[in-house]
Amino acid sequence: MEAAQTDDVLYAGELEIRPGDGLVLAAGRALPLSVREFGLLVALVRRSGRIVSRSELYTLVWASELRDGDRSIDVYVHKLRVKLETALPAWAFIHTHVGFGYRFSPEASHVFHNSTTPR
Amino acid sequence: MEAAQTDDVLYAGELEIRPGDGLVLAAGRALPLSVREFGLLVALVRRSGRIVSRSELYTLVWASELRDGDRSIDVYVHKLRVKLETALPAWAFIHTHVGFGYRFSPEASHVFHNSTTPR
DNA sequence: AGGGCTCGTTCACCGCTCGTTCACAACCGT
DNA sequence: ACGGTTGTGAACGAGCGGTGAACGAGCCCT
Repeated sequence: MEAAQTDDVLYAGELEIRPGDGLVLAAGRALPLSVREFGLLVALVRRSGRIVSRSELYTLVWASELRDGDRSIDVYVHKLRVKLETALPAWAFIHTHVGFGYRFSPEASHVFHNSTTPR
Repeated sequence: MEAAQTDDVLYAGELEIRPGDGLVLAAGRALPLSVREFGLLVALVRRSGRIVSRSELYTLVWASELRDGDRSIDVYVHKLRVKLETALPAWAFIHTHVGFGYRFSPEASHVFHNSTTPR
């Protein structure tokens, strides 16, 4: 993997990531991630703003060739999204580019549900 | 295709295009394009200012011979125009040259709608 | 050792996007 | 006005990506 990039700290909106420590803070609170989730997040954040192909992500995080038909990346992007969305509902971080890959970029999510008041 | 021209960056007015990443920024914001749309845009921009025939565009983007009666190019030019116009209403990028093909060139569009006030 | 976790992987299902084609309207040059 | 060219909306099938669930391997605890 690539986490061995010493102990810099990455910031992205309300997120703070410490690759060296395997630690993610969301708005100051620790966000528990599994090894794969963490690796994927770091890989994406290190390439913020750019589109990263599944194949590249797999190489970076899984350290091997993406076999075709393998959906691991999709599944883990989903898991990451759920956790990030739970921690920071007002932000969208991981964006899909159909046919290309995923792009990390903190953007305000278009949420204006009053749904929490179902009458 | 030709996108494999490494990681140069193309600029055209408010547009920034990264052929290597499959990414287009319109006034700084990511503009999501399909694979075909993206390929077509890159091909046109790489030939900015010149008229490009449908046949040449097809060869560049679809990597095969344009069969006659095939309207794919027209359809995709339209899709591209819609997306570009939505993102940057003040600019016209793709110009038709009847009988010859299309020409890419960022030009101010003549827009002066007050339409948003339908009374 | 056994039971209850979490984790990573895989599968199945399904909605949605993409690329292609068609039909018709609008437009162009002559 | 005419024939050819281009614009545009819609329909279609194929494939991509989102998502819930099942499964087995490793862990920790007692």
